[in-house]
Amino acid sequence: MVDQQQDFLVLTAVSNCLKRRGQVKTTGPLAAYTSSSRVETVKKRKQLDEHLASPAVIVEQVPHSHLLSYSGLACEQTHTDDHLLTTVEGSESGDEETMETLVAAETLLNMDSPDSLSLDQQHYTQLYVPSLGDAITSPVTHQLMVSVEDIVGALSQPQWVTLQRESVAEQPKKKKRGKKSKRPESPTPDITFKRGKYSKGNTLYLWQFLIELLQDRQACPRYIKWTNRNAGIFKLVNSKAVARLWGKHKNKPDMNYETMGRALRYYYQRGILNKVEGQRLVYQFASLPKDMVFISGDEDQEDQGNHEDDEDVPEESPPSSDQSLDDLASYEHSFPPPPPSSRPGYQRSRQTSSTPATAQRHQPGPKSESRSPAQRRTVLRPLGGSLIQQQHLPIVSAEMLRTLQNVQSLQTGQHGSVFRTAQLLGSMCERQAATAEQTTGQIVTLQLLPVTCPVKQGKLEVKTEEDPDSGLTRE
DNA sequence: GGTCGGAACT
DNA sequence: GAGTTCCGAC
Repeated sequence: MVDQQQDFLVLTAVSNCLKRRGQVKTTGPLAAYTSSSRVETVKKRKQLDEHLASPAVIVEQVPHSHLLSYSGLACEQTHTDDHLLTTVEGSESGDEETMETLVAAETLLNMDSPDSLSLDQQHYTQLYVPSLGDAITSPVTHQLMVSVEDIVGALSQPQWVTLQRESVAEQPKKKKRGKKSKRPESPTPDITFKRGKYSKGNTLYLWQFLIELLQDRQACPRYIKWTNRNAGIFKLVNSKAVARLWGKHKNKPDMNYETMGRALRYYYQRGILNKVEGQRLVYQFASLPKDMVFISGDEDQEDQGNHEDDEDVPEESPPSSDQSLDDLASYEHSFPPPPPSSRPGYQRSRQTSSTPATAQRHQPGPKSESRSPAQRRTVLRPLGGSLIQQQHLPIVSAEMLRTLQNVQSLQTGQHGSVFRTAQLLGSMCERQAATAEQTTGQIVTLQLLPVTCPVKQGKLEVKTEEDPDSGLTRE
C-alpha cells in the first residue's frame, strides 16, 4: 500500500502537470485525488485507498481540455461539451454585439467562475506523502517554453524580468497639460503575493487579463499580439474586441476601449505599462513574468529584435484594427484558453507572487511609483537568461521536472517505488530529447508526451505514444 | 479614432 | 484598491 501511495504521489503530480498542459484528462480516484481542493484532501485520500485496487488513472489526449483547466471546470470532456454549448448571456443587438453570444468568450470569462480554482490553487500541486503524514503543498513552476538547463537555473531566479524600453520610447514624453495628478499613487503591490490574493472572485487585473490574451492562440495575434515580445511590447490589434472581452470579464457590458484605455493609462503611473509613443494601440509591459508563454507567430516580424526564435510562421494573418467584431465571434467559438500551466505572472512560489510593477521595484532603476513620464523609461536588461526558450521545440513541463526533482530528493530507501517511477519518467524525457535531437540536429527541450499510466498492484507502467504534433515517434 | 489625465464614482 | 465613467483637450 505504501508503494501504491507513493506511486500516486508521482501520478498525482504528473496528472496535474498534464492537465495543466491540457493534454490529458484524469478519471477515477486519481482525478479526485489530484483535486486542488485542500479541504477535500483527506476525504479524497480515503477514496483513493478504496480504489487503489482498480485502475486508477486514465490519461489520454483531450482536445482543448486545457480550456477546462483555464475555466476551472472539472476535467471531464462531457462537461466541456456541455459547457461549450452554453450560450453567452446578455446578447445584444447590433453587429458589434455578435460576440456577446459567443461561447468561447464565456469560457474565457469563466476564468473567474466561482467554481474555478483560485489562481493560487491552480498553481500548487498537492502532494500527499503518506510517510510524512501531511499534505505538502508544493510550489510548482509553470514554464512551457524552457530548456532543462533553464529550468534548473530558474529555481533560483527572480520570477519577473524587467523589460527594456524600445529606443523609440527614449524620446522624452511630452509634458502633459494641466495639473499634476493629485490622485494618490496606488501602492505598487509587493513582489510577494499573499497566498489567496486572487482566490476571492478570481478576478484578473487588467494587466493579467491582457497577458492571458497574449498567451491565447485564439486571441493572439488576432486581437492582441506581441510586436516585440522581448521588450514586452504588444499591440491591441482589435481594440474593440479586447475591450469587449475585458468588459465581459468584468461584467461591464458597456466597456469600450476608451474606458479600458483609461485603466491602461493608470498603469503608466504605477509602472506596470508604458506607452509606446507614436504607435497607436501599442503598449509595453514594464516587466513580464518569466514563465510567459509566447505563442508562435504572434510577433511582428519587422519589429523583432531577435529573429532566431521566429521560425514559426503566423498561423493566420493578423487582422486589421478595424476588423469586424464578427471576427471575435469566430475567436470565441473556437476559443481554447491556454492551460493554467501557461498562465502568466502567477508563478507562485510558496507564498510569493508579483505584479510586473513590483518586480520592477526589485530591478535597478527608477522607482515605479511616482515616476514621471520620462522616468517611465524602463531600465532594460536583455532577456538572454530568460527561461523563455528561443526555439519552439518540443518541451517538457517544468512542473514535471520539478516533480521529478521533488521525488528524487526523497530518501531512496523510504521511497524506492517513487524513485523507480521518477527514474522511469526521467529516462523517458531523456529519450525524447535524444530522439528529437537526432531528428532536428538541434539542442532540444523536452516535451512530455501523453502517457498512459495504469497503476497495477502498486507498479507504474508508462507507455509513450506518438506525439502527433512533433512528428516524433517514441517507443 | 486614439491619447491623455483630472475628477467623481463604484 | 483597481478600476469605471465622464470629460475636455489634443
